Amino acid sequence: MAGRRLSRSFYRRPAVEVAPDLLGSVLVRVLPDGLRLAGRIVETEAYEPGDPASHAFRGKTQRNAVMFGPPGHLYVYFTYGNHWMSNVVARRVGEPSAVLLRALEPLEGTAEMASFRGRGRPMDLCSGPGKLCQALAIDRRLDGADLVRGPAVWLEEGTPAVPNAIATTGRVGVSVGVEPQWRFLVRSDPFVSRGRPGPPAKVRGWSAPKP
DNA sequence: CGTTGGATTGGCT
DNA sequence: GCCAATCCAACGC
Repeated sequence: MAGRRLSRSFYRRPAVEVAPDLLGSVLVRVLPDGLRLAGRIVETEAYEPGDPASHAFRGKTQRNAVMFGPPGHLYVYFTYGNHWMSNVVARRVGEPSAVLLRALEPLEGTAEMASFRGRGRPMDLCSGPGKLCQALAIDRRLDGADLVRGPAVWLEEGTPAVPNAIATTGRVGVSVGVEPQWRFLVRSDPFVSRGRPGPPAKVRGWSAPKP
């Protein structure tokens, strides 16, 4: 069953709404030779306008320019000397906002993913933002790719996570903007990333029981 | 033009 | 659990 692509209007919302709604949808990558790779999104993070943890916080640069453009495009950047990261642009032109794709459950093309990753255990293929880019051959060439109309990468409707299966935590690896609970993950999913040390995930829509 | 540090990972203790 | 690797964009001089 070929899923429907997510529409432009899906992305034209605050990243904090797009990020949890992406859980359960499917990232599809088609290589130049036609090979199809796919995975179900199980972990995301939101970055919003005015957010000190966002690459766009200090204004537009060559690197982050895609974040300032129209929604539904892929923002790909390089960090830590080795790793590409992929994000989905949200909101509107001039409102820099994005959702970092942090982990996938591999669905299609797992043998090729293992080859690109240099390791084969399913949980090691896409369980981190750098890992999933390596597994799906995402790099600078896909920076700015149109997820609604482009041929190489897009998102399809999947089975959305039910609300009380979504947990939230602070974002991983950021030194500012640590307060907001803008990391969203499917609770107890084995394919999520290593994550951050510290307070445990909260279940969305539930409050901790009083001691 | 030199410096700084990063939306991480993999390997080792 | 802890830490080094590794390169480049951003920024200051």
